[in-house]
Amino acid sequence: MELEPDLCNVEEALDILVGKWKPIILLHLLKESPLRFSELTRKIPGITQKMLTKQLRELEKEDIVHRTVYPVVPPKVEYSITQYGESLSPILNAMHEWGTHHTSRQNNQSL
Amino acid sequence: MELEPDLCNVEEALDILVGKWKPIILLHLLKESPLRFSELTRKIPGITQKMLTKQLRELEKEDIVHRTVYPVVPPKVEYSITQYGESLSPILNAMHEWGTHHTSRQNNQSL
DNA sequence: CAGAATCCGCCACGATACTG
DNA sequence: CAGTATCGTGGCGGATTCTG
Repeated sequence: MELEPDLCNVEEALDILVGKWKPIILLHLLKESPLRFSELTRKIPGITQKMLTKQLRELEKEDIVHRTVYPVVPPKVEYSITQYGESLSPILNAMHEWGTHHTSRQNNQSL
Repeated sequence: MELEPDLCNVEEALDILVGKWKPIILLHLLKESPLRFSELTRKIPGITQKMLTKQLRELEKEDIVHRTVYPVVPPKVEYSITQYGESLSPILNAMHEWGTHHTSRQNNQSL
């Protein structure tokens, strides 16, 4: 399959991955599913509940992530990656591999 | 190589690709290099010179794209993908492939 | 031809407080 | 525990004008 700029399906995938916390959320859920809201919060230092909720909602809307609510008290909500979501892993893998090889190369030589 | 969320080199790659016009610019330059500024403008409908310049400058800073200025009149500037930039093509390919298989699936069922 | 400069709206993201 | 609600901010991206 050739890279045809005019078709540019690339942006479709990019749109889903874009969001400050989406990649790391997906990495966690690809590694371990399901995870509770609180577990994700702990695994992702620096994220706020609002942001975690928002990003998860967007991923859920795209059917990348599935949300399961257990009607118990205290509340329990689990998030898991969907099959559709797993289809993103080649992309994440490609990016991870690229990042691994190139983190050493520190740019910003002209800041 | 495993996907280790904690390392998260994924974001490194993502940062470079993010920018409204960067993916399509890269796709064009990967397909055909070098290209003149005006050629890129024509190949990318809707882009303004300001945006094209800005995105190219950022890509240039990351050493993804090389800029060659010919001191002639009228001005002539050519942009080409660097070797480093070509290392991104597995990512673009993965995204393109994903997009190709999944563009049919129209989400937004609840808008 | 290949840009630089300016002005501006929007919204992604963050901090904080509150709740069933 | 797993969220909402509210407020505030930076900067991305767009439109337009000017220039060597």
